[in-house]
Amino acid sequence: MRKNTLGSLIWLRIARFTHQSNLLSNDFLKQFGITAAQFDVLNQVSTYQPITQGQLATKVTVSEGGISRMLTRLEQEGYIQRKQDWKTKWITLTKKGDCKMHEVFEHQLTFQTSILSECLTEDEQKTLYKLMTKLQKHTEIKLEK
Amino acid sequence: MRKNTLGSLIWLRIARFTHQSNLLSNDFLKQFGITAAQFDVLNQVSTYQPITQGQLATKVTVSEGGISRMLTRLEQEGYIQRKQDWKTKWITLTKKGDCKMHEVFEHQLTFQTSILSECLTEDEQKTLYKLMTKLQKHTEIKLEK
DNA sequence: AATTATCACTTGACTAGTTAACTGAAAGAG
DNA sequence: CTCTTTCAGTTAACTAGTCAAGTGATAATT
Repeated sequence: MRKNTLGSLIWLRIARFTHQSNLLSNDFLKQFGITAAQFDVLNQVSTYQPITQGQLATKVTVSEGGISRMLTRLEQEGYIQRKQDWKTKWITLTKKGDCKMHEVFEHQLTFQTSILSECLTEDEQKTLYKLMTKLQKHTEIKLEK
Repeated sequence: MRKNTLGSLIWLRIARFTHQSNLLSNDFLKQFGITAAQFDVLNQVSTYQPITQGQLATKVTVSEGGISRMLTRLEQEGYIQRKQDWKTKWITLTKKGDCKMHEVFEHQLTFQTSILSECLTEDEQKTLYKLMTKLQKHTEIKLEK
């Protein structure tokens, strides 16, 4: 007991960072009236629209049920619309959703970018990106099995 | 629009990894009848007991309200007990909680460790740990303001 | 043509988290 | 010796997610 490995320490650091950076993001995005999770989904829709719910679920690594609920909220807010092609529903941004993304995107990007560059050099960021990509792709594969 | 920075890409990779690794962890821990969040809390309690709810909330970076609910669940399961010292409640593991941690700890450690070492060398892990520590401490400070 | 399978999506019951408003005993002020 | 403040913890209303069972129209089978 009580002898942590390097791996478990990394795991913990990443978990804590994610949680904390999410709080920061939500706090920052509050001025625009959306949450970090909503930004994530709207961003994917804006990039890949028209996209089905299933594809979207894969993109944001959320379950079918999860994306269904999230889209219900976003639809209620008037940011997206579902067009049913009997069997699959195609998701697109509404005018309102598109405006919102234009309003928010740059700010959110700047926000995320500055937190990283405030504490890591360009080289360190490149290294971190490489390592995290390796790690994330690995878990992605493990998850599929 | 549509021009992601290195920082935002790192952000996304980390978010996706955390979400996916949480699914893996929950799946793995299912055999022991606990969740990843519960393991996290029980692990902190086991390390720092006796500990107040407020201190525990800080350790697991969760709000006071969040820890209150979580502890209610863990108390119902009989893993922890709250001893009220009129004003603050001191949390300790019960016999059952202690046994559970002895049963699970090594396995969870091995599980986390192996995922990391399956795709990163020892040196890469050291680098990743250093970078993530820097990053996490930075957001921690930002959050306090 | 009637029946069943398929497949995208929804929904119910749950965990886990947030913020903000609310308790209730202890301590300090008058 | 009351009256108010303080402060840990609880709770209500919410977002966000999970899994598993349910829905309903089209496609495939008999």
